[in-house]
Amino acid sequence: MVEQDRARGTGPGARERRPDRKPTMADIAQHVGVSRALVSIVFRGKEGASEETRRRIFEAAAELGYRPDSLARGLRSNRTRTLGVLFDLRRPFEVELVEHMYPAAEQLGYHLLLGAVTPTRGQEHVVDELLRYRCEGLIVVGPDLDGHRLDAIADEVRLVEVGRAVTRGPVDVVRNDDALGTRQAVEHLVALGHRRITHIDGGPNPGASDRRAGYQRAMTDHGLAGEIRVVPAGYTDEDGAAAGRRLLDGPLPTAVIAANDQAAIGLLDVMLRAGVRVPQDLSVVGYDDSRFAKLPGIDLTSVRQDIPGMADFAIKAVVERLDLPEREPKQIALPPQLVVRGTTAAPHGA
Amino acid sequence: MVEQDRARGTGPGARERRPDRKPTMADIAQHVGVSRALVSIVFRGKEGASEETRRRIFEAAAELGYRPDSLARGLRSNRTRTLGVLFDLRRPFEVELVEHMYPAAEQLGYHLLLGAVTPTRGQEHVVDELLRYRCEGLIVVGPDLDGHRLDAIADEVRLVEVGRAVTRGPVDVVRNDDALGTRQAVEHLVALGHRRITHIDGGPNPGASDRRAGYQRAMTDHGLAGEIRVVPAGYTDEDGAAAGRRLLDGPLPTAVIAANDQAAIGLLDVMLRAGVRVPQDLSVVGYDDSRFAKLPGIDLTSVRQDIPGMADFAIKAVVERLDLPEREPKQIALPPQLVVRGTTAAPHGA
DNA sequence: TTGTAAGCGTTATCAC
DNA sequence: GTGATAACGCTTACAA
Repeated sequence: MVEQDRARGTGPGARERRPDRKPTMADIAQHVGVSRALVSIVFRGKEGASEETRRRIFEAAAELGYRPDSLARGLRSNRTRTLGVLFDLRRPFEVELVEHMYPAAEQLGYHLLLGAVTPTRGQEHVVDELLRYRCEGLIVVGPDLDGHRLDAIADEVRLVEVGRAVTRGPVDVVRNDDALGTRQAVEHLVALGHRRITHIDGGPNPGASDRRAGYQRAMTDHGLAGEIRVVPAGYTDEDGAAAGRRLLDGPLPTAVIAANDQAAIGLLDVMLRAGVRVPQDLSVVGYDDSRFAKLPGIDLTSVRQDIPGMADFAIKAVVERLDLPEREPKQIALPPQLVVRGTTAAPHGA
Repeated sequence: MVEQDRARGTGPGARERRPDRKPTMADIAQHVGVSRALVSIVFRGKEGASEETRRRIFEAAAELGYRPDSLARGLRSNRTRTLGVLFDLRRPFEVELVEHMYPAAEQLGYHLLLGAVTPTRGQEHVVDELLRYRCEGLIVVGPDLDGHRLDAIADEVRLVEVGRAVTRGPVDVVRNDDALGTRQAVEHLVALGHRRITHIDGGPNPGASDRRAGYQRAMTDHGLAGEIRVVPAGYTDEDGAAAGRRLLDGPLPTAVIAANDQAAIGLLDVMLRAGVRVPQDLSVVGYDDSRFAKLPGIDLTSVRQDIPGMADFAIKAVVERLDLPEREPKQIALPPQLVVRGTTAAPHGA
């Protein structure tokens, strides 16, 4: 027997007890009395092993507590079947997106390797980490790197951007149709009878300019170009509160559309403290349909992004480009959906 | 030159363009004209290479776009310096905990491998995945597996449990001192002059029984055993709202301590709708100091767990046990801190 | 200071 | 159906 390689002593001292070493395929092979190659075949589910052998190998594996080694496997096969996902742990939206990527990846036979951006780990650092683990594709949620850097990365690995496009290279992009969301909000309010609808702007934040543009175009389309009013703000409570205070200085609109939920909540608070009743005196719409929007006592009408759809698209896009190397990259903007809750109603005079 | 191994053709056809293959140490070695071993030494920062050689190797690495291969490294050295972290992506508390683990791990020279539990991936599945990547230690946040299973895992890898202890094996455990948190809440309220303090119970949820016990003991210690009142509820908005409605059936206490923020918020909503003013008529304390508690318009007094402290302890514990194999496992309960906000004040009669 | 050679646990390519 | 053998990219004695 030439290939006895790492066979351990089976002399009188070696009883039935568990070995102190992690069992390998060689151990199973030895235990069953076949070659390692055959064990490998069985574990990969390839054909080329008899039913009887399969059974005995699985049996031995269970008995020895064997677990395949992803490192060795990836190294040798040059195929990790792993997708890296770069996202920001502090953003609930991105976390939820990641959650939805799992079933999609699993179904296509890929693993997810999470690369969390945190205050101590920038995107560049995380990309490097992911690439060292040989992930075959990279999904970057909320890319923050400059376009050139990302183009260089796209050169090394299949890339998908989620949220916004910062590159012109061969990269798939999936994002929310931000403009459509604010349009839906405008249309909902117009249908309720509102005309004086103000937008609380998101400033330089991701998606904010499209949300503003969607508002402006929808207002124009409904003959309300003269009613367009944009109050500069941002994505935080405090931004929304400040915008609310500005609004209180003049005659109130009958409805506001905030660039996101946080700002809407800050604004809501200022309004309620000032004695403005919502939705009787003022209708308020948020954006993101975050957990805050669903809270009793807030119950905010809000625009929900299609998170499962985006997750699904991102995974499928990268896997497709892995399987069909010459497939052209796609770009897509998924439609959001307005979730109507308690902060919107017909205006007073209607 | 015996060791020219995978040297690629450098003939007339091979211009300066980037190779289509990922560069390896062999490429750098060849480029510089040294052995692979030397390149390895340099990349690991070990001494035994001249300054000049170091410089030239780093230069070549940068030029070729080299990136060390974590798979090969881990496989060969049998040392991945990787810690697996099992946590639930849906629980903001756990996500925040993970975020704080990064700096601690990085400082000790370890990487984190995230194992996210989601509705489609149970704890067992995630543990298996993590172990296949050869992580050397495993941090299980909110263990849900039964004790025997976890004991078996502790047999394969250094284990730390965060949140609760489900095993008796050689395992470190770090958790919040849940009872101390409710005690702090009781003492805060008593200092404000409250006596009729009711606890909104967390039911069978993690930490809930300790929170209840802390409340009961603190009440007793302040001579308020006769005022102890526990309303069964849970950890959701709806649980809190239901408890609030029950409370409204009888004479109101002057203060309530909810088992968590969600329940507190559900209760708050019911109270405000019923015309009960907070904090004038009723003081409310939550638990977790979640993002909800900080929202303007909620501004909830709440008990904050020491998340950075727990993260730090978990990482240090597992690394210590990796470095000092015979170190005894530790168990610790970290003290939380009461964060006083707008929902607590002196009772009416005070 | 530097090079040689032997693996780590797996898969791929041949043979038989 | 099955087995031997050579890699994958790296680390680690040990030799020079």
